[in-house]
Amino acid sequence: MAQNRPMSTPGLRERKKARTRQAIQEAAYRLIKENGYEATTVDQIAAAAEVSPATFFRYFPTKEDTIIRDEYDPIMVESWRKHMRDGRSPIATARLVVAETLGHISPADQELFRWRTRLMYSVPALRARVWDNFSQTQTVFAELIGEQLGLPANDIRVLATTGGFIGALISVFEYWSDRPELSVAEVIDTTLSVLEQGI
Amino acid sequence: MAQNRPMSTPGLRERKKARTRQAIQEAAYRLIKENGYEATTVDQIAAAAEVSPATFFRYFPTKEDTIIRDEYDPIMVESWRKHMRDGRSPIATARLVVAETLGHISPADQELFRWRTRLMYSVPALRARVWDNFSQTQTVFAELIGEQLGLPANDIRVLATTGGFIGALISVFEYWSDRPELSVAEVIDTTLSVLEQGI
DNA sequence: CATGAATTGAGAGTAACTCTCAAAAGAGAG
DNA sequence: CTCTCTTTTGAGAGTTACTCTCAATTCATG
Repeated sequence: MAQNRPMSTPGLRERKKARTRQAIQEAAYRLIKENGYEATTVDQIAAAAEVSPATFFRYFPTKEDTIIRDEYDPIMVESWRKHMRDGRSPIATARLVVAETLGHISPADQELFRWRTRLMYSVPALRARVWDNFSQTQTVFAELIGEQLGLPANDIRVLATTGGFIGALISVFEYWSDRPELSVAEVIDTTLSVLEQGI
Repeated sequence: MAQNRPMSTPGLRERKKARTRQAIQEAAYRLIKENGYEATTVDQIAAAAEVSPATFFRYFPTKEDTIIRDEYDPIMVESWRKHMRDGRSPIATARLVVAETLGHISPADQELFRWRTRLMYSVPALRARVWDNFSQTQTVFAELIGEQLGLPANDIRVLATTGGFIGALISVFEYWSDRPELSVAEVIDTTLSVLEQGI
């Protein structure tokens, strides 16, 4: 029973795991930046992070996950959950969530985020996972939109709406990833306006 | 110069290629129906079709393509191109295209189509390719919608709109694939109505 | 039928995973 | 501190999708 331990010191074992994970993550970023995604092998990443290939897969289920995974998604979902019953429209809620989360990321992290996003759209293996990645948040959207329309979350009209939402976001993120002069907030703002007034 | 030959008899070589392709396709369908997608190996399919594994890959770039590829997409694109300047709204054009193409497929082919679609949404490797598959038609959508809005096809508002379109279709096809009592036309119809009145 | 071009099979190679098992290392009890 | 119990790790073998090369076969054509 190792449950009763202060949050501040998660124990040596946990700290080591966190360090290993980060070592792998950073090795992946570095090698992929240097040599490209496809030219970088899992074995190389593992070697650079000083773990065995087997251990790599204990931390990242696939090579793709080193690029695809980020900390923003769960934060945005949480923010959405927090605000979805404030009485705002879905569009207004979305605006708020983006401002609250993607709004204040440090410039360095923004750069990293853009690089990762560009990779995601340009490397076939990563591009393949874009829909799945975005659509994991579909359920949360569906809840709110279903409520507002007075329909169950798996009603076809709700699905069409949330699917449309997500599709628009995917397209527009690709647009953003190739245009350094644009901020995420700007792009999402435009998108939401378009969706607001109908297709 | 083997170009000058009547359309009716494409030469032995071409006929043989067509037969080989179909043999592989059918072997793939059969084995995957029997044992499931992941449990079926390319080697098994090749053996069943009586070709070498190398030849399999000469006809299908990946195992996924045996399920994902179909003849409807290019037909729909062609139909879209034919009707897009008839003066109809994008929604009306879409309705027409669906009616004209997916409308009259034989019952047997409809069943096959539904089975393939269900597979595409349930097998991760196939699901991963759904967005890419649908979004190949995004460019054709974008042309018409850009024209109607008086915007270039790569304007962000056009992208948001077409992306929304495609996302809605993806979501709604999954819904359809699990409900044998619904026809494609019905489902698309509902979807288009939703999109028409805005999100 | 002879010659050139396309198609095929065989075989070796690569890279992303998966599984198993034994060694190593932290956690907790006494 | 030491003895267990549990978790984490590395090593190694195995599977599968896919790629490349090369020589043999097969069709097309003059």
